[in-house]
Amino acid sequence: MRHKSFKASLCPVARSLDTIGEWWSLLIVRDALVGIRRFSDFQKSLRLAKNVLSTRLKKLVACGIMQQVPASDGSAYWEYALTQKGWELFPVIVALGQWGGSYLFSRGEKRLLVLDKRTGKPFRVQLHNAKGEILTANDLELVTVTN
Amino acid sequence: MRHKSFKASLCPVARSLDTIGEWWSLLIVRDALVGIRRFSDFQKSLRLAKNVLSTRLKKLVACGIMQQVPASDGSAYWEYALTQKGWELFPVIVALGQWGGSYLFSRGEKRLLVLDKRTGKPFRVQLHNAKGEILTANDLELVTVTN
DNA sequence: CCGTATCCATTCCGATACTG
DNA sequence: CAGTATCGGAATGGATACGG
Repeated sequence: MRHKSFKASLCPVARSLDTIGEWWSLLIVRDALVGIRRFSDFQKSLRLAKNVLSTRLKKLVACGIMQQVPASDGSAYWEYALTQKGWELFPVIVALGQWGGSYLFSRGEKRLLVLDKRTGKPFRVQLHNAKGEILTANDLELVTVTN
Repeated sequence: MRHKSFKASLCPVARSLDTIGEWWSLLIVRDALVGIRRFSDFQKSLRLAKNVLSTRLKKLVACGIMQQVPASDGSAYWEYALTQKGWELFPVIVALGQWGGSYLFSRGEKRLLVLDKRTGKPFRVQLHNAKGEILTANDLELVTVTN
């Protein structure tokens, strides 16, 4: 057992990490978000071992984040596309990128950035309450609810 | 080497994961966000081995996400508090929780939820462009910039 | 109460060889 | 190109014992 499972945790954050917290998983999703679909392209982009990529893709498919679709070029292989559940990881990726971009790069270092296609400006991820007001971590309260 | 390091990656997401992608790290931050500060309280909440907690806290302190402060009860020990850098992981946590809450709980299951203290309603994390318009994953474009 | 040190089983990753 | 199979080394996480 690598670590205790969080599958039964009441905390959605813990369950999320249990599902996509493994090394590579979110990076595969990131690549998929920017259009990568083929096995070899993931491998080239991420430079991870093929067996590991294979395992991760299978797991992502199994938990409904990605799906296999017939290759668009007519070849006999699969392509891997995000499902709706996978696309909705976009805010997670952007939040991670925003934080990393702020704190993990030195001046003068190059970095990748995701931009709004139309305006050419960066995305920002922000927290809102139901009224659309922007909130900070000081405004939070923790409760238990039932679905 | 458990996996390749992303420390030198151009991608902020990869660097973020390199920093806080280990098991437990983000859950420790989550606990800290809701007010946990003491070693034993982290341990009780997370039920992880003490040596692992110790290692993680050290690493979080080393990379500037948490800081040790003298215990508020006058005892000889430390408490662990988030730095600004740590607080700014809040959107990451909320995004993960939002996704997990949407997709990883069955009907009737209890789950934890973070609410806006004043309104008692849930937070939401959303993506905006510079004009404040809400965006989706279809609007993205990838570029390289220099700090 | 707050950790550190040690030990062990697990498993995880990367490399490589191989198949269709 | 798209994987699968196998292997060895490394590192991790949990348990536990110990010490301040």
